Amino acid sequence: MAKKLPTDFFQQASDQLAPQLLGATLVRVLPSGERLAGRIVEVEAYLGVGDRAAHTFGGRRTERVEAMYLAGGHAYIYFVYGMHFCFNVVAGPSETPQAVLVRAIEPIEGLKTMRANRPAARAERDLTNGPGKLCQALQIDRELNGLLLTKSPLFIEAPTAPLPAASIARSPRIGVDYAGEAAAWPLRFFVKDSAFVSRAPSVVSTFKKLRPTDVG
DNA sequence: GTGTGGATTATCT
DNA sequence: GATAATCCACACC
Repeated sequence: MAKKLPTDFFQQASDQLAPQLLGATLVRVLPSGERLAGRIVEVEAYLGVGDRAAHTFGGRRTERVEAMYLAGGHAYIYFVYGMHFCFNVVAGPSETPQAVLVRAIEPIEGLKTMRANRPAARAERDLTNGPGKLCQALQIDRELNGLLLTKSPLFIEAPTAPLPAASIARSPRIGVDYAGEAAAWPLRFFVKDSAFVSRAPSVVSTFKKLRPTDVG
């Protein structure tokens, strides 16, 4: 039986914590007792007050971002684009408002329920290959915001074996073009060969253009 | 496979 | 009134 990551583990900077969450298992226990779970394959670090892409840039402190000021190991869940929820793991000590956004997981348990929750999904990877999609699949919403991940129906289990550094890739974060220099910071971490990440690394599409045209 | 535009509303200015 | 840490359908290659 896998072990929950303890609160202590989350008391480190978000960019340190983020790659260590790859390979771990995100678990959601429904009110019915059913377990929905997936392996974390893509995350992004948001550094806090000095990071223009972060909701807490400049020390901003509003009702919405209050959970980011909690100690590491709490959940920060917010609503965007009038439609979607995104799930973050708060990092570092309290009053240092930084977090790790979980962007994609590989479904492991409860696939049938996930499909019911995500009628638009065609392929299996469409169930959870995006921050809004995985929240829909795992029934993660406002109700879980601010909860401590070690003591709630939402938690993270340690990887059975640590992921080798060579299988981790990084890139700039997605959807933060408005953030000036911070938009280019390589704070997105993902499992290099996973088919379950939200989008393939850009080099892959470059290869396509370089591919020779078919010859008879 | 890629690219574009529309959906839809809590939150903040 | 504008914005947003996104997703989906559709057109086209």
